[in-house]
Amino acid sequence: MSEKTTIYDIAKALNITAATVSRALNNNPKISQATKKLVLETAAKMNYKQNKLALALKSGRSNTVGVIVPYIDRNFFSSIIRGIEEELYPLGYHVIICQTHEEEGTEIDNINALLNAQVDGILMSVSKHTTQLDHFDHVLKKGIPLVFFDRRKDVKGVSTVTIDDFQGGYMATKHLIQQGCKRIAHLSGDRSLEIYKHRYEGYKQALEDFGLKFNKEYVIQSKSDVISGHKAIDKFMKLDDRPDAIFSSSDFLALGAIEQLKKNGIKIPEEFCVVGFSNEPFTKFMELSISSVDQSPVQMGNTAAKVFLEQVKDAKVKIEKKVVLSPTLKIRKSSSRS
Amino acid sequence: MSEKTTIYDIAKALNITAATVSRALNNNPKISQATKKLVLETAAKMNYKQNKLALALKSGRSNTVGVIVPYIDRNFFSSIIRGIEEELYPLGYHVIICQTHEEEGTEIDNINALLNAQVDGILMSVSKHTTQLDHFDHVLKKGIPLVFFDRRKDVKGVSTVTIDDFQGGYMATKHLIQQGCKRIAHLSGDRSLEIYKHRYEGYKQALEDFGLKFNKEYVIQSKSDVISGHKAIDKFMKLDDRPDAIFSSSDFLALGAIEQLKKNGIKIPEEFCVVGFSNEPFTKFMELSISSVDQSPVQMGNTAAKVFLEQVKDAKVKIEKKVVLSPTLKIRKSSSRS
DNA sequence: GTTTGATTTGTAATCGATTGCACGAATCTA
DNA sequence: TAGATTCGTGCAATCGATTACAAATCAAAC
Repeated sequence: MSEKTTIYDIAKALNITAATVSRALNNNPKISQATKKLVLETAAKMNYKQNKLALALKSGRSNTVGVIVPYIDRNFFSSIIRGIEEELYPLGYHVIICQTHEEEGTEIDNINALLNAQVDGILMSVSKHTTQLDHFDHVLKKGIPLVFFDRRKDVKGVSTVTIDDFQGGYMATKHLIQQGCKRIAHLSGDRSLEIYKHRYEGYKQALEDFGLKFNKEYVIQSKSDVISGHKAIDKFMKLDDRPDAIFSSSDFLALGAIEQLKKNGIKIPEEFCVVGFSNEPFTKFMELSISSVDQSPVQMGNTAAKVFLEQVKDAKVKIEKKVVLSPTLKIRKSSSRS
Repeated sequence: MSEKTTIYDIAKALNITAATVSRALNNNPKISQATKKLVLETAAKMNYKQNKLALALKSGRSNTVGVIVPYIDRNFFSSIIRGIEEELYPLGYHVIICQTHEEEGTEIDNINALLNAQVDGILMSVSKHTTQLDHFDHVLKKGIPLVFFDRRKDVKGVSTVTIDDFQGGYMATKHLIQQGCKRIAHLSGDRSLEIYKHRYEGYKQALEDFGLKFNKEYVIQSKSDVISGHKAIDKFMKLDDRPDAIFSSSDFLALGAIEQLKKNGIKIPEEFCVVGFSNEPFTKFMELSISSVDQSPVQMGNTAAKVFLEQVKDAKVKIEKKVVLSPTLKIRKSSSRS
């Protein structure tokens, strides 16, 4: 049933050598037109398909890249993967997917598995709980390009594609200020992660630049889910000087905040403005649509793929590229007073 | 720099044969404990990593499966992939992702590319515009398991994992009837696709079972996006006998419908109930949350993976398995009158 | 001291494709 | 027509691992 045709089968059929068949198929100039034509025809007739595994073993290149993300069903990450896939597929690359579930151990496993699978490169978003860096060095030591996207670590020799989280935080905060908000709070994620730290710093900088004073009580660090958004508002409500706006580093926190604000009878955006981060699909579908900072994940995927391609092209020149994409602020109802 | 260690390197270091090394690493009982220990230690010392490519070429099994979906950044599909990945990864399989963009040509390309890559199986959701079936036969002829999930075609030898779309349509419609709705409309996708046809049929059956008469004017077939939802409502508004509920075969259509209903000043769910399909993440985040039929995509992925595993296990027994999962109705505000 | 038998290791083919080198034939030069 | 080129193919090694079969080693038994 599994009638795999190899070049040897073709060779036998034509009473020539596999070497000749191989050369003919690869359009080697040393082969006569006659045999070339013959080989191509017989190959088609016998339904020959090149065995990429054999090729990969011989050439040392598998034409496969590994992509590691925390969860692939998170829109942000699946969009990045889409971007990567679309950039690499036309060049004959395949994309292998791995999930870390935000666990360092799994991340290390994934990397080892991908190395065993002889991938030509690894593109990844570092897990939240990763502290070691040894496994990254293993990759580099084997001469395999490594590209971080979104979540990065400082590792020499690794190219990164990130968005300017500082700018994102700054833009969002500035926008809130321009809407007339005076007491702008910030819901932050774990700031041991660079992305959250930078968003926070952008927020602070905007406050400073526009003469608003920073209030420690206005900053809450929590998980990025709806419930934490509720809790954050509950805390804010207890303050004497309540905030009148939130820049949230997560759309889910923003959503939770909005729900709880409504429960408290607070009118959005009239009395309170909210801006989220990530531009999750749901933010634009809400009746009270949520302003959010878009990270253009597909483009990030494209870029990560391109960076990888540059690295394989000039394998000798070890370039360590740092691409920083600019975020876009999507202004929606939750922060539109005009 | 790329200091790849092979079993030959280990063999040389220990002055033995690669065959012995191989056996030792595979814990072959014919190897003495002494050499086993020696080999394992040296392997660890030399940082040996098995080359899966060589293994794959030799064994004919790549421990890789291909997954083909229309778009990976659609929540439904990325969730399925998550389910597949999580089931197969612990068994040492890798998942290669391909997107068809709903185009038949791309689908064929993908399949060929995956066959060339010597995948051990292909799990896929058929593209909307696929009419030919030849490329599926190619896969089967090579003896490679093929599993359809969600979108299927009638191909002998292919196992399928689907949800009971009929039941989904039936449940949703029945629920609307029980909420007291009398004139239930249906927004449908292209019914040349089985899934939409079955949802439609479930809808009709429920009407019949509960003594409501089917009204052709209440059924609109369109694309699955928000705008089409608007248009559908515009049409319904022109009817003398307007519907008082919608079962939509898409959440996006449902959302569009709700938006337009509100624009017409119609109160949901008091005057009009809506149920969507797919349980897209946004449906539960809306302030007016949307009832929807959940397809449990992760479980669908798990199941598809398991079906594949059964097929590889009993390669000789060609079982054509048809698994039909039951959908769940998520009742939310858009249809909760009680 | 040989035979027997078990135990351990080596030899060499194999998976499918590529490629440097060599060889034979055809063509050309003088 | 001998000698030099060119052209087209074949030979055989290689990528890294597995494995049937053969061979070597050693110990115990007679």
